[in-house]
Amino acid sequence: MTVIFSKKCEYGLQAVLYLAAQSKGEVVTSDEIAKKLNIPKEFISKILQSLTESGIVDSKKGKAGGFFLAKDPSSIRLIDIVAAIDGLEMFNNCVLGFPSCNPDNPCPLHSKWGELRTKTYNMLTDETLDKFRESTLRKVSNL
Amino acid sequence: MTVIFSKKCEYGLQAVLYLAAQSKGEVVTSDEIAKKLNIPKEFISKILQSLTESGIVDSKKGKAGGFFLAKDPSSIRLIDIVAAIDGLEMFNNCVLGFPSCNPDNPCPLHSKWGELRTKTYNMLTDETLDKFRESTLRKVSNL
DNA sequence: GTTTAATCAGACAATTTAATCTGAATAAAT
DNA sequence: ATTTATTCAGATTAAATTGTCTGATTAAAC
Repeated sequence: MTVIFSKKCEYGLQAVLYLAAQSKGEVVTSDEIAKKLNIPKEFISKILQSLTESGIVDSKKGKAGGFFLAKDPSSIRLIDIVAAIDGLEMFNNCVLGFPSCNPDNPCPLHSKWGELRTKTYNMLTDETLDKFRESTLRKVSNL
Repeated sequence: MTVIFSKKCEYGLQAVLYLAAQSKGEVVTSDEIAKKLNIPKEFISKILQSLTESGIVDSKKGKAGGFFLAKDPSSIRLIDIVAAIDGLEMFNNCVLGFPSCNPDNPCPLHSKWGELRTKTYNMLTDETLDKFRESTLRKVSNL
């Protein structure tokens, strides 16, 4: 089991962080990302393609092609990547799996989990990619 | 996607909360649990069997048999059920999926997620089943 | 003892998620 | 133009999770 994101989303987040850590205008191949981050090549390729459709990354085809961020790192939030890959249902659904869990008909964990969920959401919303450049570089160089 | 637990774990938590909400000594069939909680009968049956092996619930075989808690509700914590079904890896693994993420080699979210993870863990550790009887009964009667 | 209603055990099927394969399209370099 | 290195598209496979089926075992009730 993963922690809270699907494997696809974990890989997507890693890859986007990697792109954000490059110097501006740099184009990176899916092959390089796959090798640096130990992600199956075709898998990360697919994920980056879908993030291209979502407008988060952009791509250059043909020789010397590759991927790069579609916008400035300071205007991409972690939640944008999560929303594009896993969707935001995890922030609406009941942690115990009860249908229609809401303040009027709460599950036993509703309010306690609600707080943590909000904090998690805020963490992913507050942080934009530009904040992660150094920490990403440091992490990637130690994989 | 589920929120943080597998479907199996969600069902297991629901079922154990349901058992805890019964009056002491009451035996409940997997059939009743399946109907009340809208869980596939054979699936919840399997889950309860595994929780029996884990020593969280106990069972009575044969006619008039069924399931009941193996210990006093006040000595069963939510984390015990999670540990028995999903395991505790989600509290050790990196939220971004990086291998060997630790304070000496942290991922960009390491400390921020660490706080939330600890709070989540504490929530599941602090709460014992006896605290949930009324809220469970209320929820189950509104499904 | 026979019937009945339950857990239990293990195989099986379906669905979802993760990963791979094949080849077409694209564009730079020669 | 040809070669080369890339994204892109779609099919396919593999693995994990979720859900179902069949029948054995158990024990209460008759």
